[in-house]
Amino acid sequence: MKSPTSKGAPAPSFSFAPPPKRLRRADLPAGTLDLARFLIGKLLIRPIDGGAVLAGRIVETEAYGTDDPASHAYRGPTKRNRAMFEAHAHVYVYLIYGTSYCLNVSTEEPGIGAAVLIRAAEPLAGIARMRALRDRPELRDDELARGPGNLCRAFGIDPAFDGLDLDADARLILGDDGAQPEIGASVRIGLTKAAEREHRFYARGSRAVSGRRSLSP
DNA sequence: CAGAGGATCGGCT
DNA sequence: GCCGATCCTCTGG
Repeated sequence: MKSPTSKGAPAPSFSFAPPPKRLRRADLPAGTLDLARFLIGKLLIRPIDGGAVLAGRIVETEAYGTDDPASHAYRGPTKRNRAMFEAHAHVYVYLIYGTSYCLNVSTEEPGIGAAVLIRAAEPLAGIARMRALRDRPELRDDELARGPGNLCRAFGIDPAFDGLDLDADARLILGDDGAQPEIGASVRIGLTKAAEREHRFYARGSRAVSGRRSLSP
C-alpha cells in the first residue's frame, strides 16, 4: 500500500528540503575557474509543462577561460560563440560532432569570452521525463545526465537556449539547496589542445560523473 | 567554396 | 580501447 491518504491527488512534481534558492547573477562568482568550482553541487532546474520541472545536481564542470587554446572563444567572437562574450550567467549551447549539444555558462564581464561546460548532473526531479527524453529506458538514474551531450538530451536543452540569461529567463534556473560536495580536480576530457590543464571539477563520490574512474578519485 | 576538425556517444573487439 | 556517425562552424584559397 502506498499513499493511502493522498489517493487521487497528483504527486508533487518537485520537492526539496530545504527548498532551493534561485541564484541570480549577483550570487554567482565571475571568473572562469571560480564559477566552475562554485557550480559543483548547485541545482540545474528546467521548468516544463504544468508546473513540473526537470532538476539535477551539477556534479561535473570544465573551465574554458581566456588564453585557452581549447576554448571556442580563443580566436575572438564569432556568430556561434557570442554568448561566451556576454556578462557572466549567460547560456552558450552548441552542437558537437554533429550529434550532441553542450551546455555552457558564460563566466566573465561583457566583451571577454569564456565559459564553463556543464558536463554531468545527478537527476533529482522529473526523472521519468528525462528517461523518455533520452529514449533509453534501461539506464539507471545516475546515467541519464552523465556526459555533456547526455545532460542536454535529458534536460531537453537545444540551441533555442543559446544566449539565455540565467538571471532573467524562466526557462532555465540555477538553484542552491545548501549542499556542498567535496570537490576534486583533474585534466579535461576529450581535448587535443591544452590537455594538461587541470580545469575539470567534479563532486567526489558521485556516480553521475563521466569519464574513466581514475579521473575522479 | 571546399575541406578539416570537433569541449561526444554508443557499439563493438 | 577503438571506431564511425553526423553536421555545423571556421578557415584558407
